[in-house]
Order: sequence, then C-alpha cells, then structure tokens
Amino acid sequence: MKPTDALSRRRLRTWIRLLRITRSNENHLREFLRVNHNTTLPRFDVAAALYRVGTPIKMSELSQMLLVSNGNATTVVDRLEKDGLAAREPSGDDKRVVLVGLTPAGNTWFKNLADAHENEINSLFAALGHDDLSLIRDLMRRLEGEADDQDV
Amino acid sequence: MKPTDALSRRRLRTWIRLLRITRSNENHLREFLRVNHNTTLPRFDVAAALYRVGTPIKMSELSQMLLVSNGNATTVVDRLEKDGLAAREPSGDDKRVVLVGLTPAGNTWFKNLADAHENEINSLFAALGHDDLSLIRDLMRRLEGEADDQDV
DNA sequence: GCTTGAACCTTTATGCTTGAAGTTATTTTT
DNA sequence: AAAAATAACTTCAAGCATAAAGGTTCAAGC
Repeated sequence: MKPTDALSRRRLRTWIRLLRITRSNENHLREFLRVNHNTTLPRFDVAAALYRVGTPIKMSELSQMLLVSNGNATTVVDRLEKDGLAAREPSGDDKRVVLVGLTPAGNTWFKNLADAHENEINSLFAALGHDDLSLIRDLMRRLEGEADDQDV
Repeated sequence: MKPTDALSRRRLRTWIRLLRITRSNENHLREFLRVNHNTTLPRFDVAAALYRVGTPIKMSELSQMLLVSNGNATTVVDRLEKDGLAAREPSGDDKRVVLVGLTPAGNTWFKNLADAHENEINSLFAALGHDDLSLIRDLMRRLEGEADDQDV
C-alpha cells in the first residue's frame, strides 16, 4: 500500500468533499426543521425510522438503523416519548427487550413533516436527474460493499 | 413542484444513502482515532484545517471552514490549546480578531496522524478508482452549485 | 467626537453523542 | 441446578454542538 500516491490523495480529497456536502445539507435541514417545524434532526431521524418500519421495533434495532449508540437512542426516544410522539412497550417474548413505536399523534405529526422534508431534499438535489442518481447509487453500493468486506 | 413524484422520491433515497455512508465512515474514523491515536474526530478536523492553511487563521474562518458554529470552534480550540497542540494569538490589525494556529508540537503530532488517517480513507475507498473519483467530483460540484444558488 | 450599527469572539443554556459502567434477563456451560 | 457468560437496555460522565445573549472593538454617519 502506498498511502501518499496520487490515487490515495484523490480518495482523501473525495472523502473531504463528501463530508462537506453532507454536513452542509444537514445544517440546512437542521435549520429548516428548527425554524419551520420547531423540532430537531435527531428526533426527525428517529421518527423517520419508526415510521418507515411501521410496527414497533427493538431499541437496539433502532440504534443500528441510525448508526448511533444505544445510549443515544435511549435519550432521543425519551424526549419523543415525553412529547407523546413515541411510546415504549415491553416485548412478550423477552423481558430484556423494549419495543418502541410512534403513537397515533406521532404518526400524524411525522406524516406532515415527511412531505416538507422531502420537498427540501428535492430542492437541494434539484441539479441531479435520474442518470445522476443511478450513478451515485452504483458508486455508493461499491463503497458499502467495501465496508461489508471489512467485517468478514 | 411535485414532491411525491418518482424523481423526488429517488432524490430522497439518494440523500438517505449518502448520509448513511458518510456516518458509517465517520464512525469508523472516530473509532480509529480513539483506539489507535487516543484523540477525537473534532480535534482532528480542527487540526487538519489549521495544518492545511499553514499560518494562523481567524476563529471565524475556522468555523466557516468546518461548517460549525463559532461557539463550537471556541471549545474545541480550548481543548487543543490546553493540550499544547494549538495556540491563540491576537491580531495586530484588529483587536476583536483572535488568530489560532498549531504549535510546533501540534504540527508534529498532526503530521503523524495525517498519514495514518489517509491510509484509513484509502482503504475505505479502495473500491473506487480514478474514473469513479472523477464522477463523484463532478456530481458533487453540481450539488455545491445548487447550494450556492440558494444564497443568491 | 458621539452615536449607531456591525463584526468578532466568548459565554450560557440546552440538547445531542459517545464509551463505559451498571442492572436485569436470558442462554450456555459445567 | 448453579455458575458463568452473553445480551438488552439504561445510566453516567465527559465531550461535542447549536442558538442566543453578552462583551468588546471597529466603522460610518452625522
């Protein structure tokens, strides 16, 4: 492995660029959620995961989906629960397991939010058409494949 | 604008995928810095910015480069300064301005770190060659262009 | 030269995030 | 069946991050 060769350098610059764009978009969305909907990105992310699955899931599944620590999932769910948007329930099978899902109020709240969120993304990504998106999908798959290989 | 059409949906899915990969890589790097070098991602990011510029820069320039708030830059620089890796100095021209740069110790420390970091990125991005990187660069430029347009 | 406004940085309050320790429940081993 | 190991979740301490408020310095216009 030659870490200082041209290819390695380009990979590094690409990563930095990827990081900047992602962070920039995240900042935009954070501001959007705060100003227009009086909520935060972490809460949105948790709600999106719960909404997407549709039925209550384990706390550990939630943190794996979002790539955050267990302790983090606990505190964000705590806040959603305090606002009546999410609810915990015990799992019949295993008394260690805690299932979490959106309440009816949480569902209504999120559905409204999701449309506005998609609109924002749509405008942020307005420069990209179908072909571009296909390209990105393929590139990302290759990257993910690498990540998986490292676990083997 | 039709937020629920197929193109909008694909843009949303692409964003989610981009976010997941970025977060996954960040988690990998965070772990790498913690285990192998006993430091954190925010400190690395600040040091990288300072190292890259080479001469002391304003606190506000630093936070703009990293896309973080001013308050955040303050606290991370505080920590680097306490460890002797960064140093603040007043700007002769304008007494409001605080310049920050790496100390000699900070420079030595970061130079060593940077190589190891580039190695990690290089292996995370091993699946991508020159053509792929060019593609990503073009796609990212288009996205950045959009972001700029919104400020106008 | 005084005031008004803007720019730069820090401080504060709150919330997010992690890694590690702690608690309870389940599974495996002996 | 007892003990040890593992697993799920929460709690804790520390660090990271934001937005808003505060303090200081500079610049512009009267």
